[in-house]
Amino acid sequence: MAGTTSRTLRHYGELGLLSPTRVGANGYRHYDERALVRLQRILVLRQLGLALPVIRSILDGQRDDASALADHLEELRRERARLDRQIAAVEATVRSVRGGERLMVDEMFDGFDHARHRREVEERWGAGAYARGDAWWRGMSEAERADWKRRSAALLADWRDAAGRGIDPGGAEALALARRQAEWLAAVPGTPGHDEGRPAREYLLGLGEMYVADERFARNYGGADGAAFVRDALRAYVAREY
Amino acid sequence: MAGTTSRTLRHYGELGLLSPTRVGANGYRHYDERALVRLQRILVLRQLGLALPVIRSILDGQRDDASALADHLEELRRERARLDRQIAAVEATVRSVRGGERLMVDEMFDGFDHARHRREVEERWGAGAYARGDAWWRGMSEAERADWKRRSAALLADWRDAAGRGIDPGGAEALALARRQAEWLAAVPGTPGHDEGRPAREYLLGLGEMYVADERFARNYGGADGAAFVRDALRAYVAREY
DNA sequence: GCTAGAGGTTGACGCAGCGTCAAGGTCAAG
DNA sequence: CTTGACCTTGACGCTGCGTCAACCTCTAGC
Repeated sequence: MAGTTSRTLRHYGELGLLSPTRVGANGYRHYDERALVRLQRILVLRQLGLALPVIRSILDGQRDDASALADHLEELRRERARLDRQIAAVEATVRSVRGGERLMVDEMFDGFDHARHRREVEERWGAGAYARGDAWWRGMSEAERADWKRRSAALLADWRDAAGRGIDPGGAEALALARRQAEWLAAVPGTPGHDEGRPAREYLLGLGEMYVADERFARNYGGADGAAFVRDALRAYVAREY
Repeated sequence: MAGTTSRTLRHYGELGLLSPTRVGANGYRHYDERALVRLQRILVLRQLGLALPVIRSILDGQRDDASALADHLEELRRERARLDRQIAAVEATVRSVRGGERLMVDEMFDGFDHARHRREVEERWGAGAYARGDAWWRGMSEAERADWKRRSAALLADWRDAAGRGIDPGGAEALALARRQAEWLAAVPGTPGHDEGRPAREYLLGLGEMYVADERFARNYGGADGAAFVRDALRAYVAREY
C-alpha cells in the first residue's frame, strides 16, 4: 500500500477525489487499476501545487487542465513576487539591525511623515499604517529607492518654487502640484486611502495642517509661508476633487 | 481602533502576545501608549513573515532578533527555491500539454524505468514514486536535463564496453560501475531509497531482473548478455554493500 | 486452538492566523 | 424608549493531511 499514506487516501475519499473501488466486509479499502491511474494523476497535479478541489474538477472533466495550470502559474508567480519582496525586506532589516540599529525611513518622505511623526500617524490612522509603509520601503531595491527619493526631491523643489513665485494656491498650477502630492502619497502602502487609489480626504487635510504646525517640515517646503501655501493648495484640491 | 482588526487584537491577547492594558467593566479592551508601541513592533515583524510565537519570544527578550531574522531569511530562501522549482515544473507541464500531450520522461533514464514501465514501478513501489520522479524531472532546467542525459549515456556506454570485454561481473571494475549505477538511481527523488542516499536493496535486485527480462531495455545495455552482466554486477554489489 | 505481532480500520484533534457569523451587551442621539 | 452603531465573547472554517487512541483482522508459530 505504498505510494502515499493510508491517511491520504482516506482524505481523498472524504473529498470525493478518489473513492476505493470496493470496500471489503472488514472495512479494508481496495483500489483497482483504474483507481491507481487516477491516483497517479492526482499525485502529479498535487506536486505542481494545485489545490485538491481543483484537481477534482480537472479529473472530472469540469475544468480544462491547461487553463487550470495557466491560472495556477499566475498564482505561483504572484506568490514568488511576494516572497521576493519579503526576502528583500528582511535582508534590509538585518542590515539595519546590524548597522546603526536605526531605521532609515526618514529618507523615504519629506522628512516629516511616518518616520518623525510616527506616533501621530499611529494615533490617527492606526499602527498598521506605519508597519505597511515600512515594509514597502524595505522591500524596494536600491534603484527603486533612489528613484523614489529623486521624485520626492523634485516634488519638494517644485513646491518651493511655486510658493516663491507667489502664485494662487487655488489656481491650475497649484492644483496640479497638489495632485502630484496626492498621487505621491497614495503610492505608499499604509497611507490611508492607498487601497482606493487616492489618499483619504481627512488624511490630506490633516497633513496640510501638520505641515504648517511643524517647523521641521515647514523648512523643507520653504518655511512657514511655503507650508501654508501647500496647505492651502491641498485644501483647494480637496474642495474640488472630493 | 484602526490599524488592525479587533479580532486580531483578541487573537494576540489569547497568544499572550499583547494584552489589553486594562479591561473596562463593560468588557471593552483598552491599550495604552506602550501597548501601541509593542503592537507596532509586532506588526512590523509580522510583515516580515515571522511567526507569532517567534515574535513573542523576541519581544520578551528571550530570543535575539538578529538571529531570529537570519534563521527566518534562510527559511524564506528555501521556500523561494521550492517555488522556483514548482514554477518551472508547471511551465514544463503547460508546454507539454500544449504540445504533444505526451510526457517526455522517456529521455530521463535508459528508456526503461518509470516511463515505459510505469505500471510495474507503481505496483511495486507505489504510485507516489513515479509522481516524485516526474516532478523532479520537470523541475530541472534545460542545462541540467542535458547534463543528466549526458551522464546517463556515458554510464550506458561504459556498461556496454565492460560487458563486451568480458570482465568479471564480481570484479573491481564491475563493482565500480554498479556503484555508479546505484548513485545514478538514488539521485532521482521517488526512487526507493532516495531518502537514505542509496537505492533500496530490493529495488536494485528487481531492476536487474527486469533489465534481463525486457528486451527493450536489454538492447540499451548491449543485448541479453549485456543485461545479464549488469544484473550480475548489481547482485555482486548488493552482496558486498548491503 | 491460542497468542503474539504486524498491519489494517475509524474517529477526532492539531496546526497558523485570523475571517466570519451568531447572539447579545453598551452607548450616544433622537 | 427606541434605533442604530459599535463593542463583546464563543465557536466554526479554511488546507492537507500527521498523529494519536482505541479497536479489529490476519498470519505465523507453538
